Amino acid sequence: MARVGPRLNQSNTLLMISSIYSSLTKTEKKVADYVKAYPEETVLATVTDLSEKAGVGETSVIRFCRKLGFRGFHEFKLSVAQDLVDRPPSVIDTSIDEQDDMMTVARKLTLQHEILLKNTLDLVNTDNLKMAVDKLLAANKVYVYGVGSSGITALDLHYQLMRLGLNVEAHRDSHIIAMSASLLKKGDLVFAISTSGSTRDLVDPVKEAKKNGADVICLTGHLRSPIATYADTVLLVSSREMPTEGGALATKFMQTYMLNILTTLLTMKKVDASESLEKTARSVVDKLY
Amino acid sequence: MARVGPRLNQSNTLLMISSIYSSLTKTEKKVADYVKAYPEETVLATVTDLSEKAGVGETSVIRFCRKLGFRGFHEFKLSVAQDLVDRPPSVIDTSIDEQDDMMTVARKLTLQHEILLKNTLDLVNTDNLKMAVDKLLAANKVYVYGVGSSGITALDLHYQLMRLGLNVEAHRDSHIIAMSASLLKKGDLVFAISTSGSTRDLVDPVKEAKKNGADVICLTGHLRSPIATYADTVLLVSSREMPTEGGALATKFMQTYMLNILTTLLTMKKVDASESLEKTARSVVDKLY
DNA sequence: TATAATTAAGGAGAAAATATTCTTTTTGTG
DNA sequence: CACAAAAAGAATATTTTCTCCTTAATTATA
Repeated sequence: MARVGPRLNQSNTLLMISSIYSSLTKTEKKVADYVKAYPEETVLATVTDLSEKAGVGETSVIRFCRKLGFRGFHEFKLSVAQDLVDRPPSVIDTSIDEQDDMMTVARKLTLQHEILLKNTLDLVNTDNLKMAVDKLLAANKVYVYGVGSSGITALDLHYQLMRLGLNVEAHRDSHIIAMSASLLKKGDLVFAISTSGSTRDLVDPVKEAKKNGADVICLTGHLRSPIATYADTVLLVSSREMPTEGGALATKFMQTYMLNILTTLLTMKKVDASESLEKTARSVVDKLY
Repeated sequence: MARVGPRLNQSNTLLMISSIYSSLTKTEKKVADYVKAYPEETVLATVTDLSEKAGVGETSVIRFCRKLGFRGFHEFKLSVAQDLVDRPPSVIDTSIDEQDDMMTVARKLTLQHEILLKNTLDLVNTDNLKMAVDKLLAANKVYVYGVGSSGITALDLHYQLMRLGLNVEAHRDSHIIAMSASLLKKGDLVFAISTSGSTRDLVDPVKEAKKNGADVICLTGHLRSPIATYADTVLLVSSREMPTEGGALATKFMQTYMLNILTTLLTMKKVDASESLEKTARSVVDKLY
């Protein structure tokens, strides 16, 4: 599995905990809960302290740290300590009320969206992003896969990459994805999009793709999901949902944002990008009034 | 002994070392020199490591930490780790440079996105938003139309509305859109998405739809475009592009944001919305690993 | 439903790291 | 040069982390 774990002094550990939360065991979740609730105390605690506070065995604490990608408890604590340096202002009230008028709702939503942007920025891992850009530019052909809501995002990415002049196709039908993956060969690149990271219709083809020698990038909200395990490069978006049920809403938004970053970097790196953009733009001009 | 030393997460340890440097003994200065020269290594070192690197005894390292006011080596390391966090330079300049490294690009893009959010919020017209919500809830059936990039947005909207239990279909093939529009009748609602607002493949069907008695909402970036002229309700997103050519990128992002606002309002207003959301969510659960 | 297989969790003790005590060395002073 | 005082380090004690292994729980399979 690609190393997506934290480097010291880079990504936001507390957020990372959220992103792998669902893949934690019951006991590990207890540890996660304590750490998220009392990060300051955590930094000064010993393994034994923390295990007592969280009501679990010491070993489980260590396992928890390892799962986050740290070598041990010590590195974990250092990283949490770094998180505590100018912490984001504890959110004002962005929770939406039944009685809020439309303008208030719109304002609160805007604030929630802003927070989402910041959170995802914290999760951006430069190494992985760079790897993704390089792979996209180097690939013979890019295959974008996604189903459901992520399938629509796949179309978006297809559209963007095509505009840049890359050789790309996108699929969102699970059967066709399976077939497509079975035909892949070395030099091909799969870009798999799955919020949960656990969608069978995507995980199986990704395995198949790997077996056939293709490279795999995945865009997901869960670091320790099956799909992230098989992928060579993982792009992570904040999976912390918006207060108002809006898991799906937030996800789409974050995916779009992440793809924008990716596309911008590609445009900067690709030599004839602007030429392609111009050509594709011109091609639809006479469809306008 | 009264504790006078630094608390974690407060002062700058490296600077403090300099400030007490003159009061250190010869051996302690060796430690100080090493720490100042290699803070990254220091953070990951053990007492023994550091004592060897600095060429002093272990005890001297401990004494050094105490002199700085820490309770021990451990606290000292935590504090140095916090010093190493590079506070993100608050970017004022959001224009992206060729030479910017990836993290800088990501930060600048985030800022640009934030500005976009604010701009669109300014454009939100409560009356139109309310009208759109009411019409969507009242319509017999909703027809979402869009081509090109906006066609993908149409799929997104379709997905969202379906989740809420509305009677909705989406089309992004210009012929099918034309045919669909020719069959509309009173009680039907067209939701036309077109960034430019001038796309023939959309403008003509919208005219046709109006003629057939259907209601029309449009989502566009241009208030004074043909499509906005024919529509009953106009939802406007900021069409001011991002500095870096990214018209298309910004547009998609803003559309997503606007649809999120719309969907949230719909969820609040529709009586059985949460029930529908639950049902649709459950329907895909067994597709997961 | 029983049984096997796998995964999760914790305890005991080994290994490693930190801290203390005490001895040795160095430095300064009359 | 002797002595005191401070500085530095070695040896050792203590604390903390981590590994290994056992037991419990869960899941899969017959």
